[in-house]
Amino acid sequence: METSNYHHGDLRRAIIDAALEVISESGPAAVSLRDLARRAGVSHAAPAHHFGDKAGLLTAVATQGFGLLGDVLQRAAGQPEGYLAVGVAYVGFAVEHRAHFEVMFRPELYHADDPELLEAQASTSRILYEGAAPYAQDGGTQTQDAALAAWSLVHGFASLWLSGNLPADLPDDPRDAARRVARVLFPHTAGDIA
Amino acid sequence: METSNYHHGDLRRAIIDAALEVISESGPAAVSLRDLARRAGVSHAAPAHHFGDKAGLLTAVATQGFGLLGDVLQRAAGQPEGYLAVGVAYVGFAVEHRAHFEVMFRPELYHADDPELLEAQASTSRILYEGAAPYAQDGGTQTQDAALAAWSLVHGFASLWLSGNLPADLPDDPRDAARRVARVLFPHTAGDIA
DNA sequence: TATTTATCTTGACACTGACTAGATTACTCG
DNA sequence: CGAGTAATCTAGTCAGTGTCAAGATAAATA
Repeated sequence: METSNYHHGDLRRAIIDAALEVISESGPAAVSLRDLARRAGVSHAAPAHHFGDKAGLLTAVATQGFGLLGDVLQRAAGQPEGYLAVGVAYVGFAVEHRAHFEVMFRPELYHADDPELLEAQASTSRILYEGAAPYAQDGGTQTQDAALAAWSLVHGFASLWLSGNLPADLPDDPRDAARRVARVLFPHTAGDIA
Repeated sequence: METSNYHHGDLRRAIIDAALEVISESGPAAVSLRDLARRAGVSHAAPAHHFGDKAGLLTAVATQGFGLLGDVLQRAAGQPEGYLAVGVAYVGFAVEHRAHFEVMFRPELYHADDPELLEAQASTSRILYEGAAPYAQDGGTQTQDAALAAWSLVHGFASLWLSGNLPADLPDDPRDAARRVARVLFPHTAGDIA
């Protein structure tokens, strides 16, 4: 840290962390490779060596994000509340890892065909789909429709929350607000299924 | 059009239209005032005179978008399908006016405190809220929760559709896909209420 | 017609992402 | 241990960007 300045040691991680900080404060559009380099105390072209590209950096952010989201959802799936907990966790992730979330669903910002990213993406959406199965039989709705409805609902709620378009008289904790709204979709959910 | 080059005549509209074209193809991040000026056959600083700012241009786009969305939803609210039609129309708007939609819910891109914009915003969300009232009584859910659930669902579905995160085996027409998914939320909707 | 106003141009500045060539350090393998 | 290779970072450059200031031109007004 205080010895040679040439080899940073952990520049890749440092750049990603700095990027997350910038995105949290000002959105993905405010990310500048040169600024991140400055924050890490390296030359302006150093980040490009690790990510190739500005889009490459955001690809790394998105991949990390899908991995994190997968972990969060997996953990929630084992809770007594069942699928409702997954939905609430989805919103919780969006708010707590806002920077990741804001990049993940903006494919024009990164290299959407990156293999690592595709794998992380597929792995997390699998959790969404599998969890919805038990709730689909009643009412005659297809499993896929139920999963899509649930995903759409929590994704939309999270997006609207982050963009500040929701009314101000909601619960302070977005998880509580999300739980109330998600119950409209699955009113018969109290922990008795799954 | 072929006479004097100095006064364009309708530059403001020309710039907005060009911006919408660019956004449709490459997203809001790809918008460059200088490029828009080039497309309109005008000097590089001309757009700034009409919008003050790049954010000012996007403010105009967002305001126009909220106005359009309001019209679309208002029209749908009068249809026999009732609130379901409103939800489907919301998704239809997002797909047909993709450029507007992608700017509208990204407040960091524009001047979110612009009075005109705030008015258009409030006016359209009012339609969303009023339409939900008839569907809230049964099941004991609050009116607000029902409205938020519906809005979240269609907004999330539209966002996921636009970002290409939905499975490939859905109906080609996003309206049909949206209708199927929205029915999960209001299964007892066939045109008999409202 | 004279003057005021809106519109547009020109030129400049600091900033950005990307590319190149080169310097420095770490790693590997004899 | 030491030479050679690879990884990492620097320095310089280029075209392109948003924004600002000052001036030119045309339209509207009175």
